[in-house]
Amino acid sequence: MAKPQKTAISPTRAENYPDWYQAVIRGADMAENSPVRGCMVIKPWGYAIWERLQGALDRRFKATGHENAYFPLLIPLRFIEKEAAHVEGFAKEMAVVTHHRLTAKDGRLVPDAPLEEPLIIRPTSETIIGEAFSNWVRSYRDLPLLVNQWANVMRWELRPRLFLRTSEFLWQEGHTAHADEKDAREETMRMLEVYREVAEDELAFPVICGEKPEFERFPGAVNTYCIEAMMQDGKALQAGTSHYLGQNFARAANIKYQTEAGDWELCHTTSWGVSTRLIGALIMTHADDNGLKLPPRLAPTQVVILPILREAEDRARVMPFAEELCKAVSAQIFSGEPIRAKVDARDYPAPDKRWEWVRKGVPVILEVGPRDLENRTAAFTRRDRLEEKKAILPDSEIALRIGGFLSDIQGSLLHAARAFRDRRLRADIADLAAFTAAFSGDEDNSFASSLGFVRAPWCGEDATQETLKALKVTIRCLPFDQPKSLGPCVLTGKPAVAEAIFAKAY
RNA sequence: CGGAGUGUAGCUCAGCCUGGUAGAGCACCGUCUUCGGGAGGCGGGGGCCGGAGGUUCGAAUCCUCUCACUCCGACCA
Repeated sequence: MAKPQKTAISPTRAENYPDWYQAVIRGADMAENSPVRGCMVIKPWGYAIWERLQGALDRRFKATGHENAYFPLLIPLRFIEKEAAHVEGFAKEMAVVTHHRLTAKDGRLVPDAPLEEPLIIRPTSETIIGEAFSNWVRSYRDLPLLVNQWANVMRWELRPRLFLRTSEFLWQEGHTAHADEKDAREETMRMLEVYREVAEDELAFPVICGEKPEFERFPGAVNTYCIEAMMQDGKALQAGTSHYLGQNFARAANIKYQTEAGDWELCHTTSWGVSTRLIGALIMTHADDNGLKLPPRLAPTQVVILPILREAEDRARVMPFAEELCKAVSAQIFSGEPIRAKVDARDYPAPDKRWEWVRKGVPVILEVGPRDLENRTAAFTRRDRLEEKKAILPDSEIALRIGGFLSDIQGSLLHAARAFRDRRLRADIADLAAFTAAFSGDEDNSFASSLGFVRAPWCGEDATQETLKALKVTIRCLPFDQPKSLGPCVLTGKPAVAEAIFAKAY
């Protein structure tokens, strides 16, 4: 006889955080590993979440004047060679296509017909989009050029983890060209703000906006800005980046425009992206020992109605009521859209189905059984308050209040994530000894520790990288909101140039 | 590419030391009792024991080679 588990996910976060993360993905049926190492199969539930995220982002891209386009997966090798820093940054993780035919040899298929010039599978598309832009831009009247693409990219990762770091991943990459620096810089910040908004309003987790120090920049960028989130084990996760590329890529790809005066000028370009990694962030922010917890705005299904069928004849009586309740809930509006509700009529035991939806993170579960028919009631459960006793509510009240409940869950998740982040953000570390102590906790079990972000002044010197490396700590960003006066550098005691967010990171 | 380890049922693994012809739990299928906090009984299907070679009357087990994967390190959305 199987012992009933206390939690739906095993191991728990406290027992083994990395294994817990994998178990949540398996338990929610979101994704699995593929035969190709580093690549993942995104299953319908995981992909539905990605589609919701895509929608939230795409709406905002369109609202800020961008258009979608699609550029090729394969890029000529020489393109990537054009920008020196870019080459250096990506060369080590490139998938290269060298042949265009297979031929049978000794009973096996072997590559045949080498390409004259090898092709790389895009790790990002700056170079090939730059090439296109150089043809598209002629006059100052063509600018700004605002393009986004939804695509897959490939970076040959040696240590993959589902959603967080896979060799192939899905993302969007925005690419824009502008007449002058000011316009391009405004674009860079505008899109970072879009990311902040999506993180907080849709994904329901707070982020710190700031700039990356020079050695953490995107290869080839003049400035890299980011949103940084804190996971439940106190580690940082870069959730989105926006780059001001200056004229570096314009120079490499020859993106020039003619000014009103008739002179030729190089464009200023930007690029910005977020990926399926956000789903990893979503998991590690909100999920608990019973599985995923979805913010209602992002949930593919917001309300599941579970018929409880004890006797054979219950079906005929309960199902119509369940359908009616579903219809009433679906007629309600939350966040500008009809509420996404469904009846789970599958022929599995109700408790099994209930726990499946718990693991999948559906915000609200309504159970309707024979006992509910007379008074037209349902048992109401909130995923974020699983420990509470189920409330028995009349169907009219559910319809009336369901939007409010979802809104409340959305708010609660953000509030809880913000409270956690703030609790683990230390601003009281003043010297190297305290700094070292703050980051010397148990590496394997940081969920249960107090590991988190340290916010402290930094001198900006390259040499501090060595100190940080030894502690496996990185500078996540220099936050935009800087104090008027700075104390000495927490690492060296020298005069500081800015306050930085220090953290261990994914 | 360094260091460690693992390949046996869909999944997690036992069996290997001390060779004797394949096991458990979960999952799956059938059936009866179940179904509102995650059920139980009975029956059933499923494995060239990663691959090749060797030792042996006999190999999942011992030996050699090989392939693959996992974890840890250097690099990263």
